[in-house]
Amino acid sequence: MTLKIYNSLTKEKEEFKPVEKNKVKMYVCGMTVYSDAHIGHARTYFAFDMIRRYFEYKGFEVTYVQNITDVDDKIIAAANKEGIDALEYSKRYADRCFADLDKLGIRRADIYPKASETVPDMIKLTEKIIDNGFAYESDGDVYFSVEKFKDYGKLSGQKLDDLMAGARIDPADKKKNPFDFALWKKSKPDEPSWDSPWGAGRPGWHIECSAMSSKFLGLPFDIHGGGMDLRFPHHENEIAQAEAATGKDFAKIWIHIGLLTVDGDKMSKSIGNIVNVKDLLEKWDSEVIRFFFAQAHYRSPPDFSEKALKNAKKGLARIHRVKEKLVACASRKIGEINDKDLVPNEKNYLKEIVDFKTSFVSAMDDDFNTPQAVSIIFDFVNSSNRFFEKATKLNSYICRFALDTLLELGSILTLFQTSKIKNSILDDDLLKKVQRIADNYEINVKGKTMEESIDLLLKKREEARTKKDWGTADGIRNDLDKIGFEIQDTVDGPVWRKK
RNA sequence: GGGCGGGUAACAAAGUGGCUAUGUGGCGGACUGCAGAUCCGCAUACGAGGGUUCAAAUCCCUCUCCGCCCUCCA
Repeated sequence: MTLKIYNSLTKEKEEFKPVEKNKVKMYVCGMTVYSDAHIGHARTYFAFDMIRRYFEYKGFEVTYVQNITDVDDKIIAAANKEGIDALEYSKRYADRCFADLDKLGIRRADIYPKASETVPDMIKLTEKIIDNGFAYESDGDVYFSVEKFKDYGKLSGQKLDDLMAGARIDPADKKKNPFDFALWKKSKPDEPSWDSPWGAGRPGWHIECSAMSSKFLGLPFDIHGGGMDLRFPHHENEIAQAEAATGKDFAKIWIHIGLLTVDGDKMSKSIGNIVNVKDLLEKWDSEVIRFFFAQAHYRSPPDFSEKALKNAKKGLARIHRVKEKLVACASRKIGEINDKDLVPNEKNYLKEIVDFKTSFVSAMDDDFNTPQAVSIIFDFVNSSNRFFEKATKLNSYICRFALDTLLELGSILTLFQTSKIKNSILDDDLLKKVQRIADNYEINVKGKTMEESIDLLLKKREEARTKKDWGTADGIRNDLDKIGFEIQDTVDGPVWRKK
């Protein structure tokens, strides 16, 4: 089983061959921290988290570097407006963004270099580029000369001549070619600045990624990624800088994530449709959001909408119901059994589980095809339900095996993560609601836990049902449903789950 | 103008030469006091036109429509 990845550089799916055996070195362009994390950030970083997890699943040792752009025009402008230091301002938003992404259940990268702390490396890299004849100084600025780098455009497929034809760039006085870009910018008043061989100033945006990736990963490294929007000019420029400075190949594989739209529109400040992660988490469980992401391929542009999340939530509930059935069945104590003791239903189910795992892995091996992988999870769900439907007795060994497989595959898609941050305020609130319902039905639940209280309510409901008191029975069910508990009557009696 | 990627059933979204994708929704049936869950069955597809092939949603050509990038952007 070999892993194939679509490489934006070659525009082909390629078999993954690590630079260093059993290791994966990946660099992903991170956030410019001047406002809260939005759903687009979440989508991109979810995709790379999933990619990293899958590499780990395949047994690779992954080093994942993601930069933090904490010095930039927008940050400086916003900080000046508030009258505070730019770095203080960006620190604040970096903390907020990471807190939001943490809550979303996206694992952090291994290293988060900050632009402001990597300036000496950027200066060194810029000097090398000048020494190698690919850049020039112009009145305190330093520009990269795109004409000198013959491979310029190899990532985006753009030719310099074609770019010229469609150019809508003002002929910049300091540049030799309008597509030359700044490696170093002369400082202006009220800006953070650093000393350099070209006087006080600050680095250009593109140079930070070239400097940080080569500093922490070495050249060449395996994977460089980011949003689709960064392909040109940002990534094109990164390649030019790194290769001009070192003469080595930069990144082997380029991965670009399709940009998310909101209700069919591009997400932008001008439309005013930016969806913040923080706001989203008030209404939706993080797992629902992640599952929504997993249902679209990373290279496709998913369309975010309430409807799409509702859809994801319903599908996810199906998966959880099966998981809970398996947990219940697996926890029954039954000894080991011999293969010959299995009935056809059980044998068939075991075989299907093994097949699902194989299909799941080959879906993921094919350029991280999570939508297909999700469909296999649903095949698993359907098969499990059929198994339970036909089973005359339940075998805990089989359920354990099925459960382990489901948890293993699910974890690759970030499913079934137990929330580390227990929300005690919400839990207390829910217990009070349950207690209030119990009071209405004259059940004393003083000092009882939520689970015990619900069980008592369901016991009361069963009593009502035997008396054919449908009013009380349906009342209890509806009241619990309203506060978020799903009640189902089964042959084994009533069961409940949190929706 | 140049570059990149698309158009699949009601919606979302995989597949990419022959085999039911999948989810949500719809219809019918089973189960149930009812509901829900679950199972069984059904319907609705591959933008248009040509071509290659025994066979095309899938390969080739032409056309058409849409999105994104070329300015900061995940």
